[in-house]
Parts: sequence; C-alpha cells; structure tokens
Amino acid sequence: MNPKFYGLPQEKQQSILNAGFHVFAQNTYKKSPMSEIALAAGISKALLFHYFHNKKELYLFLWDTCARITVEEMTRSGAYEQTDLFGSMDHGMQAKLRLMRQYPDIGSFAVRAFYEKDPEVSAEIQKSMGQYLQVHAAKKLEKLDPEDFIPGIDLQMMYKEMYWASEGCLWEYIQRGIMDIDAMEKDFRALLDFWKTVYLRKGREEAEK
Amino acid sequence: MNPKFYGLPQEKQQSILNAGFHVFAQNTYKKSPMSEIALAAGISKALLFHYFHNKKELYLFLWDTCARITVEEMTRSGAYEQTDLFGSMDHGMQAKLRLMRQYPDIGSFAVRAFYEKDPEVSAEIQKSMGQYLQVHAAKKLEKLDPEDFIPGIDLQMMYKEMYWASEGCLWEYIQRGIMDIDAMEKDFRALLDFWKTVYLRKGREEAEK
DNA sequence: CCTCCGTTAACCGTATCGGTTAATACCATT
DNA sequence: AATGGTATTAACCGATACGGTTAACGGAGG
Repeated sequence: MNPKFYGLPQEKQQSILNAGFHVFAQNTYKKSPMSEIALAAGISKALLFHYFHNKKELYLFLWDTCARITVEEMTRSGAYEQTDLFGSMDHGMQAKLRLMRQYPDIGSFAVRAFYEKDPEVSAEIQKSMGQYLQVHAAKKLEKLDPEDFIPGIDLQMMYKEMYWASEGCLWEYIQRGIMDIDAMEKDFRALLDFWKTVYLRKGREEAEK
Repeated sequence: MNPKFYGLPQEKQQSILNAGFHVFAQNTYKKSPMSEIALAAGISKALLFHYFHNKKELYLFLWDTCARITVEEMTRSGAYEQTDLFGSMDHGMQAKLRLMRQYPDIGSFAVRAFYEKDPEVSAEIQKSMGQYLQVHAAKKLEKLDPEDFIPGIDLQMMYKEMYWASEGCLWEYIQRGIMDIDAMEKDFRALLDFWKTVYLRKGREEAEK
C-alpha cells in the first residue's frame, strides 16, 4: 500500500475508506469492483490503483483499519475500564455510535469480512482478527454483584439477552440502510433505561411506587 | 414463469428455490448470476432459463413464494389467533424455525429483497409487500392486560425489546452462515422462559422464592 | 520553458453476464 | 427397431464488466 495515501487530506482518506466499506459490505469480495469503489470515493479507478496496488491489498487494508480504529475508539471511550455493567454498555455503545457516524458501513463491512469465504482473502482475515472481538463477556459477568439485581435472575441469560437486543436494534438500522445515528442513540438509551427499571433491584423498587 | 416448474418433484423445486434464495441473499440483484443459481441447484443454466424466462421473473417469483409460504406457515401455526403474548411469540417463532429448516436462506433473502434498490425490481417488490410484515404489533399490545405483568413496566418498550432480542439472536446465526436450527430453537426457548420469569408478575413471584 | 507530480481517460486482454440454440439423452409407444 | 415426444444440456452469442496498465494531461514551482 502506497504511503502517499496518508498524505491525503483526512477528508479524502475517509471518503475512500467509506467507499470501500460500503461496496465490500454490499457484495462478496469477488463481486465488489474497484471501479465502483473509486466512483463512490469520487476519484478515478487509476488513482485508487495508485494508492493500493491491487484489490486484495485494499481489502486487507480496510480490514486492518477497521479493526484498529474500533479498538482505538473502544479503549478511548473507557468501555473496558468501567466496572458498572450498564455503564460499560453505555460507553461501549457510545463508542460504536461515534464510529458509525464517521464510517456508516463499518459495521456491515466487519461482519461480512469476518465471514468472507473467498480463499484469496479469508485466511488472512481469520488470522489477523485475534483481539478484535469478545472475550470480555465472561470476565464482565464474574464481577457482577447479584445483590444489585432482582432476586433469582439468571445473570448470564440477562447479559446475552441484552447483547442480542442491542444487536437486533442495530441491525434494524443497518439493514434499512438509513444511518440515523441520533435515532439509534435514542433507541439505545431507551433500552438501557428500560433494563435498569426491570433488572436492577433499585429500579424495580422505584417503578413499583 | 413456466408451469412445468410445478410438475417437478418437490425436492427439485425446493433445491431451485433454495439456490435462488441463497445466491440472491449474498449479493445485489444485479450481481447475482443465473449461472451460479443453476449450479447451486444442480441443474444447467439452460434448464433454469427454461423454467423462468429471465432473471427478473425468477427473482419476483422467489419474492412472491417467500411471502406466500411465510404467511401460510404463520397462519398454519396459529400465531395470529393466540391471545397470550408469549404464546403467540412462541408459535410465531416456531413457524419461522420450521420455515428456515426447509429454506435456510429465506430470511436473509427476504430482508435483502425488501431493501433492494435496483430499479428493475425494486418498485414491484415494494408494491407487492403489502401484507407481508408488521401491523400486528400495535394490535397485539392493545389486548395485553397490564395486571399480568410486573407493575410499572412499559409494555411497548418490553415488546420492542423482545423483538430486537429475537432478531439479534437470529442474525447471529444467519450471519455466521451455520443454520443450526435446533440450537436456535434452544436459544429462543431460553429467551422466552427468561422473559416469563422477568416480565410476568407470576414469574417474578416464583423466582423470588 | 521545463520539470515534477497528482490525476485521469483510454486502453488491454480476459472473464462473465443474460439469454439462445441446436443437439443430445431418455423413455414410452408402436 | 423405429418413432415421436420430452427433459436436459453443451456450446455458443454479443455485450459488458472486470482487474490492472499506460500514456498523457494539467497545474504549481522554479
């Protein structure tokens, strides 16, 4: 990959990244044409090939960038430090939303790339994704104090359920293709508040009044 | 569309449908080649063109079939008659699972087709989807008796949350591409049970013991 | 006027597309 | 064995789209 790419104005860099995320998110690797990416980025195909010597290189660069900025944003948001469950979910989602504001298609791209089957890229994707996802769920659960929650609740199930609900909410927007981040934030806030009144002992007591 | 298609053995018909669902679910309409569908269905491209005169016809046929069998399965499962909320969700998901067992990619196809932008098909998709989704949520909520649920709960939010969670759970499987329907059913059952203990007044009382 | 450099139009060889055609393979009837 | 019909396909067609290259354009600095 041509280092001159980093010399580009930030804005141009982002529009190229976003064009790549967008096109690769919609179709298979093989069926995502470089010409389409160049068009979406507002540059010529030749120039795109000037910055990235071939399609594979661009694809893997996008993948690495995607992983890098996600981890960056996550740590910067402090999502990993938070001890309070809802607090850390809040920070995490905050980070995700900030990301999606800058790179609307980064989520869809990440999922597609992760499950991409094309032998030209799949191996390297799988190899490099070590840190990228999860692991945190289990550790997060251990630290929870059951006393904070309503009696008898299955905390693991609760966590899984919350995760699915936020993913489901996210996907509703992603699929629709309308990236209204503000609306997403509102929805997610509502979810968090709802969970607090339902799952937290304290929340329950207040709601019953 | 050639009526001889219905003369085919059920098994062959399904394999063609599934091939279509699969390929069209993975890529845009324009970038989903007929040859690939034929290959996946185990027939020649020429024969596929014998049953469906052109790509557009096959696509719209798949869409109609998708809508038809979904409604069929839903009504057959009795999901629409049920008055109890969890009961109707149970029946509904049961129907969905049965569908996905027969047509693993029908879900992904439906979503993609619904949001397809290609002018060659998008208009007709939008036109014909009248009954296909929603409407039921609002009516279902009106019939709920707040006395059955824990006091102070926002029923609309609860419903939305449950919907998102099941969608999120579903998508996790769909995205992964491994259609382990039995595992999905188990997960969904667990969700339902969890919700009952958390949201239902009766469930809460039992759990607190 | 020259040179450098970001940028692109135009090009190249090849692969793939939607769709057709003419010929096969198959099978029941005579 | 010859016949006729039907299911199925290999081979083909013109058009287009692909990844990647090249030669040239245009503007800024000297």
